[in-house]
Amino acid sequence: MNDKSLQIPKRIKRSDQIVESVKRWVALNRMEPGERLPNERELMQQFECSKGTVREALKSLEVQGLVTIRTGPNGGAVLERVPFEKASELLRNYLHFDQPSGPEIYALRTLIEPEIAALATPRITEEDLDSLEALVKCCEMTPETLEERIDQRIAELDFHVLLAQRCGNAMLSFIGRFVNDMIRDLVIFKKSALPEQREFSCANLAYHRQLIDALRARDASRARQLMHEHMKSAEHFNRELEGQLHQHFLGATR
Amino acid sequence: MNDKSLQIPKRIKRSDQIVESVKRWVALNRMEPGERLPNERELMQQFECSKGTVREALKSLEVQGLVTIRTGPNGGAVLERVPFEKASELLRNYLHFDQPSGPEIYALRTLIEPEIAALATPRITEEDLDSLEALVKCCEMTPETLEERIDQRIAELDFHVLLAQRCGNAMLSFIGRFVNDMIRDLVIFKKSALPEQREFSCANLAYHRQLIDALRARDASRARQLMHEHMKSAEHFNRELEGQLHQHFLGATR
DNA sequence: CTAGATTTGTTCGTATGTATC
DNA sequence: TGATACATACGAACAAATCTA
Repeated sequence: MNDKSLQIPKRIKRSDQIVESVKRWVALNRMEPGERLPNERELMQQFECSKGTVREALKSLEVQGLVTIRTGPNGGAVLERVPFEKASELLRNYLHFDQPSGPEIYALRTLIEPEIAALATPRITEEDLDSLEALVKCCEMTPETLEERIDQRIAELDFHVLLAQRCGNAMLSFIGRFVNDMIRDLVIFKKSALPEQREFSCANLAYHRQLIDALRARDASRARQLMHEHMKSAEHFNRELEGQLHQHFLGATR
Repeated sequence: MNDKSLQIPKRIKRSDQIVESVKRWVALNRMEPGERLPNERELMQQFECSKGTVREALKSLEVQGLVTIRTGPNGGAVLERVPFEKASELLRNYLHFDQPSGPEIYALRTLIEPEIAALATPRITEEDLDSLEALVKCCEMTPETLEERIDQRIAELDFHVLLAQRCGNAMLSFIGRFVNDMIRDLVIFKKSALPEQREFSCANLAYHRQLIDALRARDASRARQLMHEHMKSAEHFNRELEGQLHQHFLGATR
């Protein structure tokens, strides 16, 4: 009962009321993804408002990623799981004026990746192990071009994303994927002219191979320990890299 | 005159294009919170579209928490930092069909709270310490009513929220606040008829007092260690509590 | 305190494109 | 192929909020 309505003496927008009503209705009826919301006409009658207002409310739900709106017969708003990409984008907006630095990202990563590895150990399937080995294979050859180097870094990150998706803890999984996304952006945008860091790649490759062994042996505590060392190593190399970049772009920081 | 070569394969909605354009424009111009976006009329001219379409785009930005829209002279859309509550709400939507369990929440909390405490140690101010002590004071008296008991649990959580706000790592801070919000909901909704757990409250009180001492002494590693023990203790009591509740509601789970 | 100016907010009517049957 | 149902988009008119003189 303790709603925002207590805080807002001012007029609450009609469409926002509808959004809240629909959300409550979905939660109360335990609606599942794929079920359809009433169409525009029914909603207009239900809430005694115009087409445009209903449309604005549906638009709001769509922006939040809660529904997708299909056109055509039997179209309309259908309930959806919020896709990761949408949630990720919205959290990025939150961080827009407070961009996390490289070291901050790596600090968080060092905290959570070991736990993700441990939780994923009993849940990983044979197919997952095959996928992980395929990703490792991508990183075996020595990269010729800058693009190949970036592709390898992304394959390394995908290794961690797959583990995050399998860890079984929705929040931990989200954070893991989000953090790896942030690092991917660092790799792609900020450091497209990044030095080779051959040592770094080799260390990662070795850790990933050992991690696969630990996963296959279902040895969670070894996976945790390996991942922790891996992250400490990555943190170290990143610090080194940022130091080098700082040398190059003295005064051009932002 | 239906020339297919003129048809653009994109089915991206006009308003979404406008949203993306505005976002790019904001990022490129390094716009700060408080600055105003062009008003509806100018945007209509800029993007050669109708008022309704512009409004839909602005609404989208508002739902994402990126702008607030005021009416009247000098009104319009002004750039905002996304408030925590908005980002939190959107992440909750993401988790709606994958509700984290109590143990999952506490597992994440155990990972991050010690680091938050350590990072906050050098950054906490005298005023913050006063606030923390005030929160501890709330938990000293023995609660008479259920409501008092809940208020004390919330004061305990606010202790952690304040630390999270001061830890200086935006992502860690967000996760800390989010996790404590989730626990607050557990306290308020699921366990309003929760048993007294006197031992739990006393343990928390003791830990919080010791934490304040460590913070005052600027002893980050002790703060980290204390918080870790605190979280392990809380995790244990929560497991005990969930066991009790499970006894009561056998078969009534969902 | 009132009146007017400015800007957003809401609604109606209409037209068009598109997906499904 | 055509009919239908729905979203998308436009424009005009009016309502409401808010600032300023």
